[in-house]
Amino acid sequence: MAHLNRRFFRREPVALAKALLGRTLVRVLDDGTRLAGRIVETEAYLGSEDRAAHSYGGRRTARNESMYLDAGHAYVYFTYGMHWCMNVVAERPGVPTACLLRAIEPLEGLDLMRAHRQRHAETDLCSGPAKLAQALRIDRSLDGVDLVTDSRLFLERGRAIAAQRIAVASRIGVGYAGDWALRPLRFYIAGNPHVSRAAPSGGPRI
DNA sequence: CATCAGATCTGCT
DNA sequence: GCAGATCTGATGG
Repeated sequence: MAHLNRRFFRREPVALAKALLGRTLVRVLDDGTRLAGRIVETEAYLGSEDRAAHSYGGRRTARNESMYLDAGHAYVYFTYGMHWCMNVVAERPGVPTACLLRAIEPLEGLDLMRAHRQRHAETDLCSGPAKLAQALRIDRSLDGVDLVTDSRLFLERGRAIAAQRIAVASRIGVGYAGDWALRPLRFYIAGNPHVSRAAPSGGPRI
């Protein structure tokens, strides 16, 4: 199966966040082992104006440098002193917008994911941004890689999710961002058991 | 089920 | 110093 190409990634972050759902995230380890999962949850980060984004106000630091790369590059950052999280850069060079991959549904290499995570339940392997990074062994060594051409980390076509099956909610863990915390910028496949968190309590249950 | 402390790196004050 | 795009195990109802 071929890598998704540059054209796929080169769109504004909300469109990309939705387009990423249903696609296959692939991680190939040094020994050739292939780990893969279907993207089921994403968040869009809108760049300089987005108070929740690492690039808010045009900030450019050693950590977020990858956000300024061309669409289709990986922005992998370290947070809370423990965890790695992976984003897919959107739009074009110099425009620091990206989509956080929040959850995937494990497809290939589950036993190794279980070993990496020290967890057994399938729904606890990749149901969170730091969980999926740990399961797929994604860390600083993959920050800034080009997902269009890299052989260790890339995306495959999978199958797009129809608009009516995409649930929309506010982003997780950005309460500090004022009005931006309430914006509908989290997207997930409705009813999917591998999503990191269900819809806000009171929401419809599938 | 809800809340909470602790793990302890990065960037800003 | 402190808060953060998180997760885990412990504690209480």
